[in-house]
Amino acid sequence: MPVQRADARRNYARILAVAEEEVAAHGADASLEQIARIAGVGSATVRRHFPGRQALLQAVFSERIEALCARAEELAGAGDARAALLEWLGALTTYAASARGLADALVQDGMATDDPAHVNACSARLNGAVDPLLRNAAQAGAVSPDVTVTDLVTLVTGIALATEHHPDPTAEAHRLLALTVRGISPQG
Amino acid sequence: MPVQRADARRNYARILAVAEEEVAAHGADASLEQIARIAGVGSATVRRHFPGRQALLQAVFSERIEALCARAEELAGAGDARAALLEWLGALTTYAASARGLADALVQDGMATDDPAHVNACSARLNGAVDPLLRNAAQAGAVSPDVTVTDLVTLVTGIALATEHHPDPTAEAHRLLALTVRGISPQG
DNA sequence: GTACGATACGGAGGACCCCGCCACTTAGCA
DNA sequence: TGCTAAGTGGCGGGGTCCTCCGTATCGTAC
Repeated sequence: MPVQRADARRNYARILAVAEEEVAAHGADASLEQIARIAGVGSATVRRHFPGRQALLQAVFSERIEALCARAEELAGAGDARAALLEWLGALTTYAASARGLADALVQDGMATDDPAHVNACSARLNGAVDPLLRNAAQAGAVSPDVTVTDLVTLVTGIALATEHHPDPTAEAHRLLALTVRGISPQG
Repeated sequence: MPVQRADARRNYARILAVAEEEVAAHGADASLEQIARIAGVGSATVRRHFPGRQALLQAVFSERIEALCARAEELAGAGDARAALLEWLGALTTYAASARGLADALVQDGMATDDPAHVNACSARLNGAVDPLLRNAAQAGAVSPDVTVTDLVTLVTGIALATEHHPDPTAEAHRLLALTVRGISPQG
């Protein structure tokens, strides 16, 4: 396969741009037909570039994921390992709660599976970037060593999903994150 | 409005029975048409008895909810307030993780909203039954006083949603519940 | 500059779903 | 036994997802 044809690349970009707006407006279950209509392409073309809604969401949110990875790498060098981790978790929560659909995208995506073969690029990228941050925190004794990046992402994702219908999802999500960080009932 | 007619009650029961199986098999987004077909009634009849998927899910899970309420009341008299609360949370997690769709039913349902007018019978019932348990635990100093039943249900619900696609959802959900109970990073 | 082959496109059509409408059946009372 | 209103179910409309296939277009080789 040489390269993509020029018109194909153009359409890809158009679809992606429209998809971003649509997903932002209507969440993860935005209509693919609608996206095709707005982008001025046939519905088959959307499907050709993004086989399944999953692939589309992944593409839409890859930038945000990238931003989160960058933030993680930036924070990995910070002095206070615990504070750094918490700050990153806060950032993740903000993203997951505000960007309707990001949480779904992460969940359905092997984020919650152990099977390494099914972990897609998105999750793998996150894991790689955040792991140092987490290890630092573990070494500092701030978190248990058996906590994984996937655990954290799954928890935040769950919080985002469960607060989606709240009047103020972001605030509520952060409240529950704080509760999760300090523990419902720590002693024991 | 005297009472329901006998045939109507029969159909109600049939539909509910079928719905339980279908939801168990296909999750919260089981097809209402399919349920109607299996139950041998028209799709309009399903919608007449249960206006919207929400109502159906609520009815389907009301028994489970009731069981959870009973368990809560039973545990409220137990000696160790903290252990009682944790046990109940475990039971809730098991239900939410195993019964595909229960989590969705709870979430979409005002469980995550503050508006008291929109809190339906299901959530209200849970709140009422579990609150004593939580107060006991709070008085024993096991949980912060500002934690609400809704908070707990929302967290567990979120965990269930986020682990839905895991190979072993129940086990994973309990793992993450344990993590949430003791806190990701308690000190600080 | 043209002609050709692979690549990409988009519309048509099938399957499914949710929803509202309305003529018809039937249960329950008098 | 007959009447009436509650209850039913099928039909059509609008929507989505998905696949297939004839066709337009790009990129290239000549």
